[in-house]
Amino acid sequence: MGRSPCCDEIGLKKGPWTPEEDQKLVKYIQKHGHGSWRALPKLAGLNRCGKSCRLRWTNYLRPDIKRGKFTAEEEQTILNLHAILGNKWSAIANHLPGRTDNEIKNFWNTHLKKKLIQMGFDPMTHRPRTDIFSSLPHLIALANLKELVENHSWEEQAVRLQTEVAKLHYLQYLLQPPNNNFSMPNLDMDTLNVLNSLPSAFSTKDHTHNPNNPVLNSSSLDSPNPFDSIHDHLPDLKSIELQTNLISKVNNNNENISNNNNNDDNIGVVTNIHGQDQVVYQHQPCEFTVLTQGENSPTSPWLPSSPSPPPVTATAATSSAPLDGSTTSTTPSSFWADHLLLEDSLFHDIP
DNA sequence: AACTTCCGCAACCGCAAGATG
DNA sequence: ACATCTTGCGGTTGCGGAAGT
Repeated sequence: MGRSPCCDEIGLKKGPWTPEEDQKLVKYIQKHGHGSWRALPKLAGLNRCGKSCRLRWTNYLRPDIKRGKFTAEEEQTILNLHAILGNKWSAIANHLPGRTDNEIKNFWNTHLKKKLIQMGFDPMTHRPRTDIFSSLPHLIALANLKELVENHSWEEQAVRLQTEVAKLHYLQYLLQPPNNNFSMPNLDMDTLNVLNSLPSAFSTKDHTHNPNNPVLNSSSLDSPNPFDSIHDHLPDLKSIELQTNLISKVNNNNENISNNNNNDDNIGVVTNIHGQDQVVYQHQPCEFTVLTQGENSPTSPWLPSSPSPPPVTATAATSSAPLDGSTTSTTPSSFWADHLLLEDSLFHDIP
């Protein structure tokens, strides 16, 4: 299992190949086959090591190599296979005729990986990223930071960035896998206050027209979403805008909600988690209600989900929190569930 | 137009495992 | 069984062109 000494030889050329060298290599292999790579350079009249010749041939000169941009189908294949195989580039290359492992690896590192990160997915696990800071690129994209930096003071920028962080906390909550026992991330008072007081990406009022309050919608994510087939259990973020429309209708048809929500900033999200529709409302500071439909019928009432999510806990982290370090918690209210009844027509109105 | 920064890609490096004597 | 050679693979580097300032 020793290492090949060929690359250690002194005086052998390195770096980019010239057309003349390529020609020599191709001519030799076409006539004799490559045989022993170690012996090849001398026989072919090349001042290269065998390894360099092998790489040049397998990654570039081989006649069956397909060059040019990756097609959408190839991209999809790479994503699907990578989700299963990981960084097994040669194994992935076996499924893409004419593509080399090196080419696929480069394509992954320069395009697909970044794309996944931008979409808020962990490029290794292909799942939504769970650590808040690793999701910042996505947040920044959402927040249209360029506009923010150009047109707002640093204080405003800080507040808005914090808002997006709060939103992400909330998104994390929605995106949790099934075995996670509905745990809500601990939010400090600042985060909660921001979440409670500022317009949300899911706000029913400003999701369409306010350019300063960007919305997570289908255009935020690249379409088509390549993970639909792999992560069917995740909420369908692509239709979040459509879902927001539904929330808006729910609000309009349930006076209790709008009347009790003075600032019109209640967060309402319809998600489909594990095949079950859920409506999540933030209707009071530090209070969320997760409603699920009692039966699989559009007309059945929406009730607090069972088991209910734990109370949202606010840690005493700022001056607005109790000074004794205690935590405050509230339980999801069933009040809204009692008054929230989705009508069949609501569903039919959705485009 | 000149300079800097960013990005994509070809090529290199080094490890691991199979093949061979 | 062991040492050496060969090949395959994945990670990383650095060059050159494109884009931005």
